[in-house]
Amino acid sequence: MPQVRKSRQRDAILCNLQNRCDHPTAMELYLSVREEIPNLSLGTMYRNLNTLCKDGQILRLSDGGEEHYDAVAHNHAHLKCTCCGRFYDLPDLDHVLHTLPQTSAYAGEIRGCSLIFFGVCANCHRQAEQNI
Amino acid sequence: MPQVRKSRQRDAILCNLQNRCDHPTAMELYLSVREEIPNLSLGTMYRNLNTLCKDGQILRLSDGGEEHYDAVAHNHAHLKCTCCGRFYDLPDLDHVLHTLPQTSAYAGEIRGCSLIFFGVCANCHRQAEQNI
DNA sequence: TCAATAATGATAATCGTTACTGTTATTATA
DNA sequence: TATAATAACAGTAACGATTATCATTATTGA
Repeated sequence: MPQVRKSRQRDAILCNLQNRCDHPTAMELYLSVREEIPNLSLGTMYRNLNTLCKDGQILRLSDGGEEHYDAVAHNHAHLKCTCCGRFYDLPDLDHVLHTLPQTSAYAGEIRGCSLIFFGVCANCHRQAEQNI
Repeated sequence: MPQVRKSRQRDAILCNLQNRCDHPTAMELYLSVREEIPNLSLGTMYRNLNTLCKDGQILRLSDGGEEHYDAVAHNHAHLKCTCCGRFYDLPDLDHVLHTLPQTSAYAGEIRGCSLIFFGVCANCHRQAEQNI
C-alpha cells in the first residue's frame, strides 16, 4: 500500500465540502474549489474524492445519475427530490420518523425509499479466507 | 402524455426480471432476455426499464456504478457487498434489525448504510403550484 | 382495412468517470 | 540543507453506461 502524502488540493476539496450544507456533485465541487485553486484538474478532483471516500472522511450518495458527496462522516438519512434531484439532510432518524407524515403533507407524497447496508457478503468473505 | 401500447419486448423484460431472485444490471438482463428475443436492442432495454420504473412496476437500485433493477414493487432493504458489488435482499426490516448483529459477524463488518427517501421537495412543490 | 402513431432495432452521440503521461511537490534520509 | 524516491499533480485521451436519433415495424381505434 502506497504512502499517503499531504496535498494542498485534497485539503481544499475536503475543507470546501465541509463548509457547505448541500451535497454537491463532483463538477459542482470542482467549480467551487477552482475559485481557490484555479488550475485544479478535474482528474485530481475525482482521484481525491475516491481517496476521501475510501478513507471514510466523506460519503458518496448515489441516485442514478451523477454521484453526490457529503462531508458528514456518520450515517444519516436523506430526502432526494424526485423533481429537481437535490439531496436534503434528514440528520436525525427519530426526527424523520416523527415528521414524515408532515413532510409528506407539504411534499405531496413520499414516493418510496431505499435502504442499503454496505458490507462484505458471505461469498466474498469465504473467498478472502481461502486466499490468505 | 402519449398513449402506452402493449409491447412483447416490455412484457418479456418485466417477466424475466420477476422470475429471478437477483438484481441484475441492464446488461445482465439484456443478455438474458436475448435468449428469448435474439434481436432485442439494448436501447429498447433501457427505454423499457425507464418506463417500468416510472410506472412503479420495478425498482432501480443505485450503487455508484451500473444501475441494478428489482421487480419487487414494495420498498425493502438490501445488503450491497462492498467486495463483489452484488445486491442481496433483506426483505423484512424487522428481521434485518434482529439479525444484523449475526450478519455482521459472518460478514466481518457492516461498513455503513444509506437510507434515502424519494419525494418532492418544498422548492419543487412551490414551483409546481405556481405553474398551474 | 387503414390511418395515426407508439415502439422497435440499429447506431451515433453524450457525458460522468477513469486511465495515462510527463511534470511537480512532498517526505525521509544523508 | 541537499538529494533521492515517489506520491500527487495538470492536462488530456479513453472508457463505458446511458440516452438520443431515425428509418422501419407493430399496435390500436375508427
